[in-house]
Amino acid sequence: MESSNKDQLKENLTIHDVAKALGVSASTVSRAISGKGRIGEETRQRVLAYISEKSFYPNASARSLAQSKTYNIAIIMPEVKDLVDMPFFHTCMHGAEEVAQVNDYDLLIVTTDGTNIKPLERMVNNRKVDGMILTRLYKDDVFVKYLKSTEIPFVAIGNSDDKDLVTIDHDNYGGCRELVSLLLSKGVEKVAYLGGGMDQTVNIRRFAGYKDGLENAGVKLDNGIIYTNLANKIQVAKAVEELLKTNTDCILCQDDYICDEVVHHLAEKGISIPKRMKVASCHHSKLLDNFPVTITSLKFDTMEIGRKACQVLLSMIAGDEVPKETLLEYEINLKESTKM
Amino acid sequence: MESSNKDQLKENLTIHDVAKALGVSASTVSRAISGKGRIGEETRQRVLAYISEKSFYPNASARSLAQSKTYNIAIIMPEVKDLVDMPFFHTCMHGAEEVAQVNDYDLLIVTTDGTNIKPLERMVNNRKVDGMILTRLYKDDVFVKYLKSTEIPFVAIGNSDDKDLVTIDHDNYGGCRELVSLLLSKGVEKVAYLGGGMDQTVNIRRFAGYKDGLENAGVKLDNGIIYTNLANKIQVAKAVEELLKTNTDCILCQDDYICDEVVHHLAEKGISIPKRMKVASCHHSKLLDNFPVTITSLKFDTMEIGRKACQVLLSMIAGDEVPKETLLEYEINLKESTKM
DNA sequence: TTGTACGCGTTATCAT
DNA sequence: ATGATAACGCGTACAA
Repeated sequence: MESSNKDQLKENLTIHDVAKALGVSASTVSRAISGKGRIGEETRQRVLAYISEKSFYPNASARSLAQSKTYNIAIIMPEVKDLVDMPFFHTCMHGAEEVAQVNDYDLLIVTTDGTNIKPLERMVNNRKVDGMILTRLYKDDVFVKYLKSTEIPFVAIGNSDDKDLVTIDHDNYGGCRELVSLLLSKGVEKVAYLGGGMDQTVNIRRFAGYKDGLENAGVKLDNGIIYTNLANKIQVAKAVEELLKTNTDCILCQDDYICDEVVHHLAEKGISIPKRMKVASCHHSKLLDNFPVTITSLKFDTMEIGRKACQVLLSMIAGDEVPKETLLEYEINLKESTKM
Repeated sequence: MESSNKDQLKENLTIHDVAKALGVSASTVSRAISGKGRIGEETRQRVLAYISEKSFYPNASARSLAQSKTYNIAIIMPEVKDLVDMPFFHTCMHGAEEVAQVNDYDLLIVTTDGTNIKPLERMVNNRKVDGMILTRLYKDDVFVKYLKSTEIPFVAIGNSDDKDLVTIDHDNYGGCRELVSLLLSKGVEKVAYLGGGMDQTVNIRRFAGYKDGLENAGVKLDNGIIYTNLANKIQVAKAVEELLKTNTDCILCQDDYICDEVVHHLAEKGISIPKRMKVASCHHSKLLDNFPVTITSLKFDTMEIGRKACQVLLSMIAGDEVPKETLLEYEINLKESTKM
């Protein structure tokens, strides 16, 4: 009674206000909300009904302080240069967020180039997050190195030789290997490989799949038709040009970006796909949908990788044991571009 | 001395630890860090030196609780369906994050369709953020309606008739108007308009610019060559088909997505750009770079819009007065596709 | 200029 | 099953 007008004026209720109004103690209210500790079913319902009616919501900062838990996770995104990489990272992010939301976690985003760890340090030092997702792995990754020096749980999307890293990835190796095997078994003779920067582990894995796919079929590697570290469209075009002088009858592209250029360049030269040259891509995105000819490719569920990464991270935060490596399914879509 | 080993064991220092080690009080340390309140320059330096050496960082949750401030802002992103919208929102996000980082704020991401306000409610109710950025405005926007009912500061990217909304936008209206004027002054006769959903204010503004651009030049509106609410590629193709039967000599596309389809369709039909038909787009992204013919378009600095949105929001959070409407510059790029 | 003491809103420990 | 009470770590009036 004596404090009723005070309660009216406050715009944000606290558990103490709730407790007073209900004639119980603050701890009882806390227990009713959290579900932890013993509490009578009747009082529990009474509290729940009241806070629902009055729209009471616990203050996240206070909870955070008391529990040493932020209910935030960070996702580290690369600075995306080209249109082709963007969908992957953005969709990953979306998937991670979906899982975070369901678990009452929020997703905090950090964009950095591959070298600057300052933003991470700030987050860790200030304890703004409970864990982190790395969306890209680099060789001698400075983020990994830093995060390992801290106690904070983290997962990385991608593949690594470092066996005590928790990673989530599509099975790029297995996918590429099976794709190459399939192409060869269908009668393709010479499969060339066009790839970008070998500083990214995903590219290393794809190339390894290509190599072992050939090997499995008893085909010898021909370094003359293998191009890696292609950095731009001009280099890709030049590589295609050179391949056309060989007996190559199929080009395996490391990703959509390269595939895009290959298809455009062949079209410009009036070279028929698949008659004169077959084309396949190790990654499928909507980019490939715009071509006159449908492209054989590996298809991965990008959103799923984000979801999985978040799930695994939340398990780690909860203190559960998690597998070091999670490999997600791939799908091989055989299309016109490799028709024999 | 008596507490030295306790200090060693703790992995996270507090201002009390720092205070004790330096023989000062906790409030002095607090003042040294925040810069608020009077403090001797010498002690200030002594504290700063110590915390730098010992790598002390204030606990964000505790600070948040004490100040009723989270140092977080949220950015509300739409569920992006197609490749064409993604760069805009992603780049906006990146711009916002850049400014946030510099101001020691973190960016929290929320993806929703245009209807579900649950994720926003949770954030606001739990006081996890100090403000919000809406990246898209809808007609009868439920987010706007909800946020207005709260006390939380927010800005919206886009344009609205609601004059007490704080908005940031490119000058879509002015840009389109000038583009149309320019085309007409160059000798184009009939400018058709191909647009998508008129439930988005950006589309409404662009169309208004088109209309007034014609009007300014004394050209009468011809509803027969205006298509809005085109929902997919098939509808765009059909519209182009119909336009080819009229005396239209220029197609103004509301965005890249539509422009993409228009260019492809004209190419398929073997119709020359710009000889038989000129084409321009109200928005430029890298998508347009892939065409054999360069496209006349409006160019906006997308990252800048994200930056600006964040700047304005931070000003609001700081309690400063901000302009209700911020319009960002556009650039008209005249290219081959409209050459006379 | 500096220190004291209390508040921020919750959770957790220990009684009862 | 429930209630006091003490943390959690920082900011800040107020006092000195």
